[in-house]
Amino acid sequence: MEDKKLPRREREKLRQRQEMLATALDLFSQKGYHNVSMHEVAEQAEFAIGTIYKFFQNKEDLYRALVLEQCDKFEDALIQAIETPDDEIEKLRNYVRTRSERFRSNLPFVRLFLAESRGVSFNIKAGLNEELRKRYYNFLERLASVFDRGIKNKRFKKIADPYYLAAALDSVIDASLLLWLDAPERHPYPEDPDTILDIFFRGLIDP
Amino acid sequence: MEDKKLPRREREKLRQRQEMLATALDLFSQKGYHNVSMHEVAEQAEFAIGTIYKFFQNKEDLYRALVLEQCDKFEDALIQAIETPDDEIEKLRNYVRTRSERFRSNLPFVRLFLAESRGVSFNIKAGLNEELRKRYYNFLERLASVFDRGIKNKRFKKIADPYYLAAALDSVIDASLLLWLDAPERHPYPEDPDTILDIFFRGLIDP
Amino acid sequence: MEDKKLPRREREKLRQRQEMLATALDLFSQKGYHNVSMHEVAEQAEFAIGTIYKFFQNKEDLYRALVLEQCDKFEDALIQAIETPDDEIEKLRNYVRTRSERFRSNLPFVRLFLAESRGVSFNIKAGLNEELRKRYYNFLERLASVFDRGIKNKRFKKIADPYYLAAALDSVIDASLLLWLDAPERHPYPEDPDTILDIFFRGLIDP
Amino acid sequence: MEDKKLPRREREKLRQRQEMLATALDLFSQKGYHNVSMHEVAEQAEFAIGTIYKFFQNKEDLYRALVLEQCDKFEDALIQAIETPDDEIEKLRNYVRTRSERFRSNLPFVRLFLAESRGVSFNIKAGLNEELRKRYYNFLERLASVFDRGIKNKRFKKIADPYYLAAALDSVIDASLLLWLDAPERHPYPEDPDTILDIFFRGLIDP
DNA sequence: GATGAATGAGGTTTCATTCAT
DNA sequence: AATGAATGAAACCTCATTCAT
Repeated sequence: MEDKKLPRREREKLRQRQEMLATALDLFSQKGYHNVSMHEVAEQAEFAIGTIYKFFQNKEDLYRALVLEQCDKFEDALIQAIETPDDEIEKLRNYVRTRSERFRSNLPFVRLFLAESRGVSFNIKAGLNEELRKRYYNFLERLASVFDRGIKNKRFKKIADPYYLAAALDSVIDASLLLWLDAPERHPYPEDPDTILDIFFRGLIDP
Repeated sequence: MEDKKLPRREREKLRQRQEMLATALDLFSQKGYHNVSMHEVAEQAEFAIGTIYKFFQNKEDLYRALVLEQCDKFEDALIQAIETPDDEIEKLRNYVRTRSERFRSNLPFVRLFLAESRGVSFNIKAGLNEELRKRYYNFLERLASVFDRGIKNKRFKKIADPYYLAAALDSVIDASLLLWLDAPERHPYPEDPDTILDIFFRGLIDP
Repeated sequence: MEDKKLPRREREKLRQRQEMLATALDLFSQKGYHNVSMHEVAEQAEFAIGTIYKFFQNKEDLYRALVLEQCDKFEDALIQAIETPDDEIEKLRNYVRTRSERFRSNLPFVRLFLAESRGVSFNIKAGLNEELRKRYYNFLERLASVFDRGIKNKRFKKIADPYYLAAALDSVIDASLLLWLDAPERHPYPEDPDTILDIFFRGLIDP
Repeated sequence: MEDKKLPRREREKLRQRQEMLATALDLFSQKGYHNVSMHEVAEQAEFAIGTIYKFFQNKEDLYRALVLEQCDKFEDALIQAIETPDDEIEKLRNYVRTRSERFRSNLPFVRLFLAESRGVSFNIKAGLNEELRKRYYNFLERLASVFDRGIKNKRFKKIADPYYLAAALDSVIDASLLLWLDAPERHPYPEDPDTILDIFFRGLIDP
């Protein structure tokens, strides 16, 4: 929509950039950053190698742009999910649903992100790792505040530090998604996403 | 103990191998697999580069051996923890304690493992990723059986599929450890490791 | 003056060409031919890269045009200096003065020229080197003829081959200028340019 | 001679290094630094490209080593020439002879050196230019002191600043050598090197 | 006629691996 | 058995040049 307003040239450039990023995401998430050469990205994206370097200063810059852009989208969606006008229980339901959806529809990125944020960063110079963790922790604070308000509302029992609860919720969602990811038949994704919350609510909510 | 029975030559070789693996773990976990050269490993381990290739076919093989060996130790400790003659609740307490301890005393390996098992494998050819996941899922089955027996014993309520509960427990332990790992002052590790179980037990155990 | 007679279009083109050459001289003499990219020239000259290629076939051609043009101006001035109606002594005085002036007011070009004419030519294909040396030797003949006539006039003693004297005079002028160029305070340029000639005249002219 | 005392390995390494430097000198002086690729050097020297990088950190380092090594030899010879126990006139004769000899037997290096020391340095980062000029000026001081002592001895008349005389002598020697270099038949090198001094001595020495 | 996006050959450098000693 | 010098494939990146607009 906004794109329509841009001059044709600009729109074209944006489209090319997206194509490069998409190809890079595809390759990086399949084979790992270090097992993908810039020539490979160029070829698969059907650009000349030099053209890629017009858009991104170097390989790291391409990677960085790719990760940050995906993070933005992911984060935006999650924030929107917990900033509904609903009550805290509904917010968490929303959150679980959104996180699951995003996870499942962006698997390539999820793999990339997990490697970067959890494991040994292979991208030391850029400090990308640091930045991602910082962003994640900032987000956790927001999620924690949902628990916090829920506790103050008496909707939840204070069974643990809200920040810790937020981290635990995330980890449980992701664990269940990873199970499904690795063996969809064996660990079918719960039809009703709310079941993930049960384990929490059992403890959180008074019967 | 067994080493003593080996001829001196063999013992010496084993010691050398351990030294190489320890150095490799050190370097790989600090800088990432691709940012460490075989020369670096050789130099830090104080062997000639050729000597390393006598012990390991190639870089990937070194990495593989290193990861598998650490996994063995990790796994052994965890299995031992849940194969005590205690009741199910105590077994889980033991498990949380052991996993936390191991995690904290083997940080280098943990980072490496998370990258490999969760994220984009950077070691595609070797299929290490596959193997690790398989091993992990096998282990999860054992942990799940503890929940299963607890449920059958009526010690736990069946709030979810035991396998799923096992995965969730692991993820919650690790999440809490990662919080602590990134910011020890801000997220001090719970003095009483059992508090991690609370969230589970609140739901699991009848009041 | 002649420019005025050209159609506006032509005049404009000439002006653009001059601007490109001036920018190129500036950059090449500062950073060296190979450390300046055509894009850099284009940007600094405020033309599109394609426009430069309308005026010069390729980078080498640009360089060539630049050097030859500067040489023309330099050479013209020097020839004029020795083609005055004065006697031979005055001609040489004139020559020293002119060469020094030109040298000092065209430092960028001088550096470029010295590199090209004396040292390893970095511009082999174009044969620019050859051409410059040829031109220089032709010029030396003219200068030599001044010495020659002076000797025949008995104004100078024949202390050496005139051609050789010409080369020696040039080299002494340039050496003194290079000293000044590298450390103006330490080797101030002789207030009276004639002092450079003294060493020659002491030998050349009968007391 | 000294080499014989080195362990065989060391001698071999030194020989290889010399071979690389000789090849590089050959190529650089023929085609210019920027027109020679490291692969070219490797191939011509009959080493693998990696082997060259074992000896020299990078292309610039190779170039730098090459220039500095040649300079050392050149400088040593020149210093020896003027540190004979002879009188000042003989010292200068010696100097002219030595400089000419060295020049003629090291043409490749001379071209390289002139480009670097006189022209636009193409090696900006390394500051090689600066270093070479500094060395040259230091040497000029030594040569100047010969003139200085000669003047104090009354062997020479003080027709100019000794430092300036030193620079002038060098430039005249080199100019005559460059003439010969470009057209040996046309400008045969003076059979008696002393003739180069004549122009100086005529002015310097009382008849 | 001017533009500058796109191209891709070719440069420098690294590093896993081999093999003669 | 241990060594480490030598190898060369392959990575990243630049930049002269073209050509569709």
